[in-house]
Amino acid sequence: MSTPDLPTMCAALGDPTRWEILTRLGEGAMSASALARVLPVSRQAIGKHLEVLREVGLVESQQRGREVVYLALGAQLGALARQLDRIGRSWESRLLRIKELAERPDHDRPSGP
Amino acid sequence: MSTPDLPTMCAALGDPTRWEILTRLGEGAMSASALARVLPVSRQAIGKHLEVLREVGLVESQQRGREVVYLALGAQLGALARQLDRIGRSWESRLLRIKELAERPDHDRPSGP
DNA sequence: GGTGACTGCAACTCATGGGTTGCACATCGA
DNA sequence: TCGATGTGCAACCCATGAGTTGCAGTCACC
Repeated sequence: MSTPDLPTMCAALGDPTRWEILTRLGEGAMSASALARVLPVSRQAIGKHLEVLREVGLVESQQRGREVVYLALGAQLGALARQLDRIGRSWESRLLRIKELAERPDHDRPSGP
Repeated sequence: MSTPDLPTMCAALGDPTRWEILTRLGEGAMSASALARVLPVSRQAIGKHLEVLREVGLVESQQRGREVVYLALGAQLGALARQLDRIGRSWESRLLRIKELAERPDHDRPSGP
């Protein structure tokens, strides 16, 4: 499947309705019709959202009898979390270096790392 | 400011141009004009993106001389990462429970290994 | 003091995406 | 077998957002 890139992944998570869907699917597998019964949008809209979520690996579909049920997968979310954490830390550490440099008492500038 | 909700935060991160901007600002503080010089979009477009990023706490602005420079903040990104990780883990653990339950052999359900 | 560079605001275009309705087809159950 | 339920596909509406151009106001610097 290969992990989708960060913007795509985040865009998939950038819609409130999709979070509603994900929250329900995190509690238990459901079909598109079942979701449409509890959410204030049509089954077709749900279907489109599920397709988006499936493309980025956040949900998985299973044929169960005549209906197709979906369930939320935590793996991709965990992978995304790790990426974001790594990036955030790098920004923070850079910020810290800048601050240290700025607060250094006086002259004494090292000519290079 | 208080942390914005998940969909809003993810939506802010759901645009490729904004990631371009964030990447640059992660390497060093820059002004909107400076960003517009290295990215293939106008300064005004950059400005809008920066406003979005500022609203969710991903960048910070500083008046530096006559220009306004922006820099990337890792704190919000880290907070988001922790939230996503927590949610992902809960989904995973639930999935594991379901699987265990399904594989339990003691019911008269001969679902083979 | 004039000139160039940076910022801020406003109006506008245009594509994308979220949502809808409608219909055709499959499948389960009484 | 027939009705009810679930899915798939297509066309369509429309609001939002990404991007643009244009102009006015400031500030630094020669």
